[in-house]
Parts: sequence; C-alpha cells; structure tokens
Amino acid sequence: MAAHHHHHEPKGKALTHAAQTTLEKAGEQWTSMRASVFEALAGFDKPASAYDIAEAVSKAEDRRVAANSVYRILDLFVSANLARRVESSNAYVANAHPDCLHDCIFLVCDKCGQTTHIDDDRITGTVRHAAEAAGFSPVRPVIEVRGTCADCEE
Amino acid sequence: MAAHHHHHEPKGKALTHAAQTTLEKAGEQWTSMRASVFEALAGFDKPASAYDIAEAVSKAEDRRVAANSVYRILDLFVSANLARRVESSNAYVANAHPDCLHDCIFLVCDKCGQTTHIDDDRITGTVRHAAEAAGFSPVRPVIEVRGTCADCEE
DNA sequence: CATCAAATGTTATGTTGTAACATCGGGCCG
DNA sequence: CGGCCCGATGTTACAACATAACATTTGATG
Repeated sequence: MAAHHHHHEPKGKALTHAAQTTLEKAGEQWTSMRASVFEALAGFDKPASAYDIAEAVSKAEDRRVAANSVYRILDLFVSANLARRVESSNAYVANAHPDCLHDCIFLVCDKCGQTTHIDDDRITGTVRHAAEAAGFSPVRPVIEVRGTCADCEE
Repeated sequence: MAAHHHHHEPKGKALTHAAQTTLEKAGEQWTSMRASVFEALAGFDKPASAYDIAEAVSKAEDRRVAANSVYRILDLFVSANLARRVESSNAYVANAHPDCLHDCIFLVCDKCGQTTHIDDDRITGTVRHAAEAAGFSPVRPVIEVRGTCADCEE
C-alpha cells in the first residue's frame, strides 16, 4: 500500500452511508439502533466514551439506552473498521474511511481532548515489522501520542 | 542518542537500589511504603494493575493497603521513570533502567499477557517527529503492539 | 403460523481511577 | 520540650469504564 494517499472527509449522510455499506458488506445488519449509535458517535467532535454515546442516544431517542448495548455495537464497529478505539482515552471515534484499512496514529491533546489522526504507513510499518521480528503475529499496533495541540499552546 | 545500546537487566536488590537512587535524585523520599510497592511491582512477571499491587502489598505486609495509596505511588513512579504504564492494559511495569530515558515500545500478548518491550529510538523518533510536525508539543508517544507472542502461537 | 437466530433490553456486578478529608510522623523553630 | 508545618499515608466514598448472564423482541424463513 502506498505510504500516502488523499482523502476528502465524508460528513453527515455520506459518512453514514459509507458506514452502512461497509457494515453490510461485512455481512452484518445496519439496524436502527446501530444507525443511532453511529450518528451519535459521528456527532462528537472528539473521542467519546461508551457512556457519552449512551447518553447521547438516550437523549436523541428519549428513552433509556444502557451502556451495555452501546458497548456491543461499538465492539462491532471497531471490528468492522467503522470506528476506532483510542486506548489511552478509553474512547471511540468514527472512522471516516471504513473501507480503507490503516493502522493509524492518534494525536491526543491532554488539555482540550481534541484528537486528530495521522495515517503514515511508513511509521506503522516499521512498528509492525519490529513486533513481527520479535515473534509477534498477528499484530495490531496501538500508536497514540499524548501532548498539547497547537491551539492549546500559547 | 544512539539508536541502540546494550543493557543487562538488573534484578532484585540491584534493581531496587537503582530505583531508590533515581527517586532520591529526583528529590523524592524512598519510604518503606514506596519500597513495598516497588518490590511488589517488580515481583510480577507481567504488567500488574494497581489493584494487583495493592493486593500483593497487603499480603506481604499482612495489613490492608488501599488501591488509592498504590495509585499515588505508581503515579510518582511513572513520573520519575521508575515505572511505566501500559495504556492498552491499564497496568504498570517496573522500569529496569530508571536512569535512562526512553520512549519505549511494548509488545503485549493478548493470549498470555506477557509484555516485552523494545527500545528503538529510530521508530519512536519518527513518531515524535510526526506529532511535532502536526503542531504538538510536548509529546509523549504511546506505542504498544497487541498481538500473539511466539510462545502462544503453535 | 411456528420456529429459530440475531439483536437488543435489563439487571447485576466487576474493574479501574479519583476526590476529599483525616491521621501520622518527622523536621524545624521558638 | 512543645507547638507547628508539611509530606506521606490511611480511610471512605464515589465516579467512570467494562462485562456477564439472562430475558425479551424482532424479523427472516419454512
């Protein structure tokens, strides 16, 4: 895979539609509950915890939704590449390109929580390679950088 | 800093002594409670949670030690480089080289939990650099690889 | 319609992490 | 000595994150 390629970021309906397509291609159903969870997840501008999402869905649908159910769906989303988990924040983000498999690098601002991500297959490749050289396989790199984002430094 | 250098792993008393020296050099006290927590931490052969350590210390001293107190000491250890936190496992490991500052790469086996670490300043350097190029600073890379270790594959 | 499986709901509980305040003990100064 | 301060630890309570077990609903299918 090339080290770089361009993306334009799908938003709103386009993003949801891409998610639905990918999930269905994986042989899973796009239920209304899953749609709600995805909407809620995509509606956050920074990583959201399962409880954040449960609360958002609860509000949006005016009924109680247990974190439990949200976790199930988030796990499914992560396994289908519709969402990713940010390990160092115990939180989830929608994946703008569910059809496109990357190891990704998250940059997490400790001040404001804003999280951006970088795709750099050269970096992730060297990490993968190092782990494989140590006898690991299969391998799932978790690469996150905690720090302060440009907006929060003065 | 060189990309590679050799370490022999201090164990037992030598490791504890290195920890004590480093902590005192940082202007902190090496109390008996801190020594106990360090001993417990170093006694695990894989990353241990704060609760694991609280239990180990409780047993060793035959008195109840609250997780709370352990967290405080672990936080201190991490900030003084005596220990490291494995983010994707919510657990801590003793640092064999507290006097030696590295970003490190953890390889965590999903099957057995064994966790090894690699120091590779070339890899961590590229990650740091990428984050800085994105406007982040200061920067603390979290690089962990989940997978299956050589012993657990058949 | 009957049945079955997948999805979701519900309740309970386990694990991880923090907050707030009390107590202890050692150094320091009058 | 006695009083004071401060860092470390103890104690209690609670918040946040995550999973287990089982009940119920829903929708596809024979």
